[in-house]
Amino acid sequence: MPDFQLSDYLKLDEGIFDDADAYSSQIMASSEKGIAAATEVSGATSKRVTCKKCKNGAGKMKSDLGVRVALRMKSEMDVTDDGYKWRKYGKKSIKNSPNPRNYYKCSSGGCNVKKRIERDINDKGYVITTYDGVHNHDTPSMLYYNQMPLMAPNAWTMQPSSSSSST
DNA sequence: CGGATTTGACCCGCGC
DNA sequence: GCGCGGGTCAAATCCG
Repeated sequence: MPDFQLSDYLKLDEGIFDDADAYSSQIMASSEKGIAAATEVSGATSKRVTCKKCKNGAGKMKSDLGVRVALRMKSEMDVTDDGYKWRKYGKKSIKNSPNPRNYYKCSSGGCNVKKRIERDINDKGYVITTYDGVHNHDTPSMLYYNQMPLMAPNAWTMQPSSSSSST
């Protein structure tokens, strides 16, 4: 597994995180609370209606799944596996990007989280992983992170302290 | 055999 | 009304 680092953090949801300037590892810890509150999302288990709600939640889609976060990780491979199990359910070529966009969905039970992976158009070698929603279950590798109770289950990339020795 | 993956088709909103 | 763009699902296929 290459050294994917959180190079940039894009916040697509401007409602959960009020501290827009507090973009740091703590954001995750804090976000978890927001996520937990947003975890009330349940009902998206429909089939084709997904597209329906798509337009329905055009202005409030954020509240649909709960949280939407985009992270840009340095990876030229699709090692974007954060410990969860994702099932690729679609591929789409984006006009704005010469690279295809991959759509993944959490294959865990009761988990309707979606992940969108797109290669960066400006920084090839980087991939923009956009997470839609939040996992309502523990990470399959949750036990692996059991050593960091302070860290949220989705704090995979949040380790700025470790990269401090890079310089 | 089971599960996951792949590619195309379909759908829907928007713009022109 | 049609075309475009984006997103999702579905059937077939392949791999383990």
